[in-house]
Amino acid sequence: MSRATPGITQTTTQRIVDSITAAIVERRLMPGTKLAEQRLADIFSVSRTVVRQALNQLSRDRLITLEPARGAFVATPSVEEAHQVFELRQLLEGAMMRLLVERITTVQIAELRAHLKAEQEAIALNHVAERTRLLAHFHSLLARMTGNQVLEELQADLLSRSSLISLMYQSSQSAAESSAEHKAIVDALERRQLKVAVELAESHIEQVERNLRLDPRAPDLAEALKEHV
Amino acid sequence: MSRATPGITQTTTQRIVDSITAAIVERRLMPGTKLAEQRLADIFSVSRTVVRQALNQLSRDRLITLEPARGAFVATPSVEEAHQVFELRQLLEGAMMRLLVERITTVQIAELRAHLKAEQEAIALNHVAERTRLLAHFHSLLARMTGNQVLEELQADLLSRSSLISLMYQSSQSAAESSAEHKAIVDALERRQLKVAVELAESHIEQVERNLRLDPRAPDLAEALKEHV
DNA sequence: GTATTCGATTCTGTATACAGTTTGGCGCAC
DNA sequence: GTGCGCCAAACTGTATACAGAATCGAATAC
Repeated sequence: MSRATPGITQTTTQRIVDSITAAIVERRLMPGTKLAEQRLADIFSVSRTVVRQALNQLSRDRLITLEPARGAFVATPSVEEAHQVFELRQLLEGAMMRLLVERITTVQIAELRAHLKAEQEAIALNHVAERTRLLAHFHSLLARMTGNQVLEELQADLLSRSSLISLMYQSSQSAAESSAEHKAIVDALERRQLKVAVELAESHIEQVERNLRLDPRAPDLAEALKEHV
Repeated sequence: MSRATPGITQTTTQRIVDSITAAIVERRLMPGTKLAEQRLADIFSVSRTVVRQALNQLSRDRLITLEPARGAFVATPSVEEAHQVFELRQLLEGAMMRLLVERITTVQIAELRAHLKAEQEAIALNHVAERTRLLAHFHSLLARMTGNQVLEELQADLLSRSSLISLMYQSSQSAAESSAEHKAIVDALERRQLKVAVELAESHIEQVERNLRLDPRAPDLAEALKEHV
């Protein structure tokens, strides 16, 4: 999931990073959870040294926050940060369309169509985890198909952050609707309709953000307290 | 220079990261130079533990590469990577113009004009180091003025990578020309001319890239050997 | 004179040890 | 009964120690 130094980096540290990343993205570790170094060291049967390296990487990815002398916690992205991530994604994916309309090959279009099929199957079968994974992976695919690896790595970062955000601010989005928007984007790409593709890509991200429960008036604390009145 | 965890992160590790980053960007450490852990530890009077943390961060920023069991080396970005970084910057800065045309305030315009003045002074006085710094900082300013911190951090990463790239593939660009292009961009922003601003921003990055000695046929080794014939 | 192999040295990767800080709870004062 | 302060346990930050890999040079074979 998380990018690594280009090449075959399957070091112990990376294994731990991937494991924790997966745990966060798959909601097994909730935002705010403390990640104590010794406990992780015991779990993975390594020393704290290695765990600390992994935690440092995760903190660079903004999946956890490191508080000095207090430890590591699963990140709790603010509403503001969430908005900024999606704003950036909107800019970026819009811009990606320009590259793709020029560069995308028929083979790649076919690959996207295969992906769309997989999406729709997962939706039909109600495989929630798989369908979530695929809906995100569509955006990875688009990035990869630009042939720009730097862009691809950036997109991977933004996607894991988005994933954390959407599990914090529970999304009310219909998967079917999302997949339909994906299909429309592929159609536009195939027909090399630049303006349409840009428009669709941008409004898709906007839609994703709009479907989050991002209530700017209610910080988490206040919302949590409301329950107890 | 290098971004840190948001807030007041002035830890020992960060101090070392900043120091090495500066050394690379200011050409005191040439690409390919080996960074031995113990030597750095002695220089900074810390243990290898801390140095290793710093090297890990630098490797995430792509300023150095970590080769397993071999150590850390100042990165030598390939021609391909250089192209990808600039392609991404082109997309991104073009997209930033859209935000800025809508959002930028008269105060911010004034700040940009002050910056332009500083640029031109450094050029007139032939302060090479300062002028290089300012020409890059212009792009930081633009990113900051979007008000999007995620975007700002991304831009900081791309700029340090660009810096490394332009010192590897020596640039033949005239500073005066660059500064003139900056001015044109500010003018367009002030007049809220979206299309003009996008056009200028993109062609500016294209220009920067075009002025690098990116010779796709000559890998570094061959070029280096030519000298000895 | 050139190439190859072996060994000593150096360096990285990981574990462990230690010091300083934070945290949570108990007791004491009010 | 409530609030404050102090102490012990737990945890983080850093240094050190140790094992294994890579590097470099010398010696040997051709």
